[in-house]
Amino acid sequence: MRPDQGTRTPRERYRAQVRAEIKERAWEQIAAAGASALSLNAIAKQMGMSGPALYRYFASRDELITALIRDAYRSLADTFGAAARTGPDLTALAHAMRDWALADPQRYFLVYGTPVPGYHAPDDVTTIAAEIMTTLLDACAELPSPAPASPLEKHLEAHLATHRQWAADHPAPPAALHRALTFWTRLHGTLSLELAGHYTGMGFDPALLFAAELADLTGISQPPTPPSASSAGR
Amino acid sequence: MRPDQGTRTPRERYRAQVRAEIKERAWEQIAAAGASALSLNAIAKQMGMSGPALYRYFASRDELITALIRDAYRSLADTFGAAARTGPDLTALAHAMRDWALADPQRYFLVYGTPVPGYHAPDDVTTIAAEIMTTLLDACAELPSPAPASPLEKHLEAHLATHRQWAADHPAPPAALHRALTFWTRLHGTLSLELAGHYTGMGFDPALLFAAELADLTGISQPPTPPSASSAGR
DNA sequence: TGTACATCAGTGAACGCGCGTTCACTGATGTAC
DNA sequence: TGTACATCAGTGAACGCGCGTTCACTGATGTAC
Repeated sequence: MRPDQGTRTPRERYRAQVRAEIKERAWEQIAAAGASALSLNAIAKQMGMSGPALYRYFASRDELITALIRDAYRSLADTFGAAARTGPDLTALAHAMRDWALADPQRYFLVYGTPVPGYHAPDDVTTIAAEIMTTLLDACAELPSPAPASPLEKHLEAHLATHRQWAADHPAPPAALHRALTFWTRLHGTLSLELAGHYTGMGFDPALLFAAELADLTGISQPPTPPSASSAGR
Repeated sequence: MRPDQGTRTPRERYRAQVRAEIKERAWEQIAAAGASALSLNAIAKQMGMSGPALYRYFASRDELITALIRDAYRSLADTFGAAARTGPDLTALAHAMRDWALADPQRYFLVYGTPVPGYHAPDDVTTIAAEIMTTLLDACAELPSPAPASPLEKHLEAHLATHRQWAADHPAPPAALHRALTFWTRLHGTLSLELAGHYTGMGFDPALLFAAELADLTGISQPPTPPSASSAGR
């Protein structure tokens, strides 16, 4: 995956391996009790080493958590990127995102969950977040841009045409920006409520709700078009 | 608000008052450092009393947090209910929800944020959550039910017709159930990303995105209908 | 109105705990000649 | 291939801390006669 991984010295390989195991145990702890319960000593004990040993690998608890957040973003960006490479298809992106989230809900929440007041992600994490949006924008730019359907939609798209720092160097038209935002917020909405367990006991199948939201987004058989089963990809 | 509040004995009134102040300080702490950082001793110190004194009012830290969660749900349900009483109008409900969330983001996240693995809300909280959905369903049932626009939507609504434990004793038709779910997930999607700060630096106005999502939901100037500015309430 | 008693809010000392983190060290692994 | 030295992973003791929670108590507030 990373270049010159094979040319590492044995010590470097060992270090990388232990670092990786620390992170693995950390993820297990987060899955079991949430990120705020993460404890360096507990990780060390679980790995059969003493607490202070971990300080060879992470300068502090905060640095470990930051590394985990970065890895989570990186993982999502890679997953998204890989899905996009099969074709710039919103359906593929959406399912990649859902699968990624369901595979490890707490990892998803480390990215999109409750923010810790006062915590600010480092710059490189912001860069990865931008990369994710770019992948999404690429896919949206491939689609035809329908004219705004309502005055409010028109207003929003006019606004987006001039307020687009997040897409400063992307040629996507306002309608594509709008679609990207909507894709992001709607899927996050269904997905995060599902992951947080708010559907339990309600009785319906979350996958169907997700699929319906997705269909609405991709515009497959939109109201004006008769249900002609036009396969727009995937 | 509650019955026979005035007929309380002085001691009872005092107790209620101190309990309320404990909660207030707790909310301040949560706003400052997140719910996981909440500390009974810190609250006591802030109130100028010793730590153990709080045990006269809450049996444990967990009981305090549970009370806060219950209050958050209750507050949202009341806000929602009050908005609905001005007329069963989705627009009013949506703005009530948004205002409520912006007033105290951490309170919102205590309801809809990252779940703590292993924590289960008590039954009465689940009851309040159901009350919220009922208010929403009432509003959705007032609206005309358009025929499903796509095969997938048709499929989902057929599914909801038989998988509706959450609306077991509500006469709303499947299309209304669908609209209620969509209202819930979409507004949560835009809102929670906004509250978590994921829009910062992007440049656009979150209120406009929210308004556009809401307009799409209420069906004001839906694609087939020409933009006739039909004011459907509020 | 006055006294005797019960209730109960709040205190201060103490408990055990696990946390993050530092420090001086041992001993194994790798490097240079 | 063998020796001398440097690097560095990991240990164990120790630090101070703040946490939740218990307990026996003091003293004020309310109640009954």
